[in-house]
Amino acid sequence: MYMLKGEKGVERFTEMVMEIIKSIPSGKVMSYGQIARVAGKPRGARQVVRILHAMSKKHKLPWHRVINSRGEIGIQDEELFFTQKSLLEGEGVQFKGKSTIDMEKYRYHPDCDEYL
DNA sequence: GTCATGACAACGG
DNA sequence: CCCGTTGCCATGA
Repeated sequence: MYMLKGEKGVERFTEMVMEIIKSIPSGKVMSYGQIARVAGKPRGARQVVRILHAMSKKHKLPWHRVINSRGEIGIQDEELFFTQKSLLEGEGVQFKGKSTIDMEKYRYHPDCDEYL
C-alpha cells in the first residue's frame, strides 16, 4: 500500500508514479500514459511527465526507461535525446530507427495490485 | 483569479 | 505512416 501523505490524491499519485518508475527493470520501458493508468489517472500522462522531470533532479529515477506511446523517444533536445538513447542501448535495448524501439518486446507490464 | 506551458495520448484525415 | 487537432491537468508567471 502506498497511501502516504494524507488524503490528497495528487500526493498519492506522485508517490505511486515514482514507485512505478523505480520498479521498471533494466532493459524494459514504459510509456507515460501507461504509468498514468497504472497509477490511477488514465488522463494523467502529462502529470507523469511533470513529476518525472521534477523528481529526476532530486531523486535518482530511471527516467530514460519512460518513453512515449509510439515506442520512441519523443524528446526535442538533442543532448537529452542522445543521453536517453545511450542509457537504453547500454541496457540492451535495440533501436529500430533513429528513435524507435520495439515496444511489444521491451514494454514492462507491472501488476496493478502492487500499487493499490 | 486567468493564461501559457509541457520528457504526452488518442483520434481523425 | 505522417500530420494536425483536441483533450488533459499540475505548475508557474
